[in-house]
Amino acid sequence: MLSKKTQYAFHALTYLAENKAKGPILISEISQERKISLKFLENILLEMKKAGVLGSKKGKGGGYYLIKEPDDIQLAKIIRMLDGPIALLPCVSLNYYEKCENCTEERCGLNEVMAEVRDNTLKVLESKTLKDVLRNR
Amino acid sequence: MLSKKTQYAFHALTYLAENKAKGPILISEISQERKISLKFLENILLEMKKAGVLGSKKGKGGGYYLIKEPDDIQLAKIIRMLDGPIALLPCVSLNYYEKCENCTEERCGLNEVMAEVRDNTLKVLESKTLKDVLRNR
DNA sequence: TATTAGTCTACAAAAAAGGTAGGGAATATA
DNA sequence: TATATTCCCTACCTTTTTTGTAGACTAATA
Repeated sequence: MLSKKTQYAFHALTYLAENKAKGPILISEISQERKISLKFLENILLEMKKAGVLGSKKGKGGGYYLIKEPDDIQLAKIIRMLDGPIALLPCVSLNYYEKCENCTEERCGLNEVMAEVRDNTLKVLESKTLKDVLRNR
Repeated sequence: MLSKKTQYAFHALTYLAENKAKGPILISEISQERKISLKFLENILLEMKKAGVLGSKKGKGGGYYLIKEPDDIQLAKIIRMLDGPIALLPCVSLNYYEKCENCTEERCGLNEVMAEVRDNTLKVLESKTLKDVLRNR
């Protein structure tokens, strides 16, 4: 399951995309509109800024804004940014690979199947973008 | 990611399948062979018994055994049994559906995409069975 | 009836998720 | 340059989930 963090991130991103015209958007506005705890949302937006998806501006008239076009932001990227691995096992993760403790990859028949699951998941999450989840598309 | 619990469950199930001929297998044997904490494994096996996947026998010569053929145990079933939902959002879960708090389904464009992810995942996990993850197949 | 082996309840430690506090730094504008 | 505004950063706290443990109990067998 996606964490609240990632779910909130999607809310924030769609809000930013839908209100792009208004320029930088206050954290507090997103927080109110999408009913997300202000301070928690601060962390999330900051994390996305550091990951290169958002830009920000301080002081009056400041706020957050998308730094890329919605159709240039893969859903997979958003999820990885906040939740980490998409794969079901560390040993089949492309971006967060780790050896499994209790098994060698040769012995573990699960490997192959889970890689297939991963590929099927990524087929969707890497082809779909923020644009695909907007209302007004 | 799959929890340790589910990962251990897979280890135990493959071990039981591969040693089917020996009759009931001791928890302690699985624990040693697959390097899983004994008491933790007890819980896991019990849970799978209650879910109707395993049978058990007490007393000398007792132990756990598969109650179905390996090719009759869907991977999806195993995961759901121990980890719960496979879907990425509660509102697209088939077996553990819940309304999302922060969005109505109509408004949430994520819904559609996540349902697609779910379907792609289930395509694999419901067609593959325990048999597919055995070494000696 | 002694031994073996699973069953059950409860607990506890560790990790992760979710959320909060408060001062600091940058920017705008008066 | 003073002040208000807004994001930035570090640290912390609380709750929930995960992972694992203890020990008594029940059932089967020899």
